[in-house]
Amino acid sequence: MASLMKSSKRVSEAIDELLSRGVTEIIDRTHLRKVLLAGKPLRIKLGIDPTGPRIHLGNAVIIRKLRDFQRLGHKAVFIVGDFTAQIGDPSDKLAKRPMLTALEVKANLKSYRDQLSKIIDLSRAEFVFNSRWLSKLTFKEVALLAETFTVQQMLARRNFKERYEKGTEISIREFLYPLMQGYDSVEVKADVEIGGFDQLFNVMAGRTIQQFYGQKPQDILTGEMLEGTDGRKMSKSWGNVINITDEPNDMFGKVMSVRDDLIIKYFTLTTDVSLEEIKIFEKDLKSGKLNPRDAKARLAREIVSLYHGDAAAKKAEAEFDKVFRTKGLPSEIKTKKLTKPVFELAELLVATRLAKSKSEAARLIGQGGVKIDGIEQSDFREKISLSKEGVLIQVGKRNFLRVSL
RNA sequence: GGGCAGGUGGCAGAGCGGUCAAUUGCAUCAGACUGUAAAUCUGACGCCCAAGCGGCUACGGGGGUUCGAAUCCCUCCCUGCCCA
Repeated sequence: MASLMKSSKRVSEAIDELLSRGVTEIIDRTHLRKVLLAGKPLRIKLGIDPTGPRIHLGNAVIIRKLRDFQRLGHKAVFIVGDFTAQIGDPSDKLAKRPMLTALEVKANLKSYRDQLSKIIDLSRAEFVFNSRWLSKLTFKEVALLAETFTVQQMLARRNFKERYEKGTEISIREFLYPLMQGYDSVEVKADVEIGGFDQLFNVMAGRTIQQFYGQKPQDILTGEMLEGTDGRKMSKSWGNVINITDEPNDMFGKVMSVRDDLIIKYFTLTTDVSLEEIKIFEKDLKSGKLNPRDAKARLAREIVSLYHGDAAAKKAEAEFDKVFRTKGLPSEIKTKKLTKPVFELAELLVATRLAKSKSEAARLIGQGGVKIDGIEQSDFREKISLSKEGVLIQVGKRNFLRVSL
């Protein structure tokens, strides 16, 4: 009896954390809380638009939420938006999205399941492709569906509004996206839909459309958006993304390059470190008791071990310290074989793709960024002779390459 | 269909006949510093070479005017706004 009390208390705490940690919006909060506490398994929908093949830490935030629901005994219903991806989600872009071909979607999808399985238990999840039903809708049904929203309502959506006011184009096609996503909720009979905060409009549309089809509206939960390493929106085109498939060393380094003021947010959204401990970090960072560098090293360890295991995380940290703290050589250096025995330095950098052009190579050398066997080079016309043992080229702080014959 | 405003380097955005390979900001890269691939500061940031007050290619495409065009003209394509 006592243990039952204790475990139900744990469940209630877990629910509290589920509904608060990294959460921006819950509708309908009281309802969702009630049904969660009741414990009846719910169908939790998460739509993923497979426009890109890699899952990054920002995407992972909400996938981890799905995992939390799953741990409480609810059904994860994964919607792969193979159909919607062909239309393009307007949520996160201020520009028109290109239409993806079916072929591209298929290619993007290939590694998706593997990546997801790093976070959630796919054997207990439903995994459905929305082309199954969306491709069958008739024009008439689409027209009826379109009746559930007015142009004004669509334009109320922030990124449409911005574009509208700015005078950049908005395609009618983009208005269709929330309708389709909402229709997905009808098809899978979602009790809850979760998504990033940028999905608020889309998941809300699910409520409207479910009611249109006589279903109870799903509850919705949106998660905080995670900024990229430089503090801007995490985006592939910004190059500030940490992918969950990144190699341990790379992942560790990228986390170390996260801006200091994002440390706490990263702990909260991307790790399983307890909220109590995070609170202590926050306090100690503020008071100066905890060095941000050390906090970040811990953060990096947590994240790397989440996706690659503890051993890899420890190794990555040791490697990072070796290369960047003590300015040593990395333990693994890529090697490349060339056939020509003598190169001008600039040519060598181009041949090894350490520089894009000879002009760039000359610049790098002029700025003191190139070392051969540890010795800084100053003349880009210096003749470099290759041998079987090879020479070690270093460009900048973190590009190492051994070149031999 | 008509009128108007635009299309410039990865992006934003100046320039509006020569001194423009093109101001500036962001991004990027290198260096210094450090607490790290953080922050800050400094510098670089089309390509080629025999490296120079050097050559070549670039300001939506094509054609023209001019000694000379990102800048003027014609034409085509594209985008936005307004009117129908």
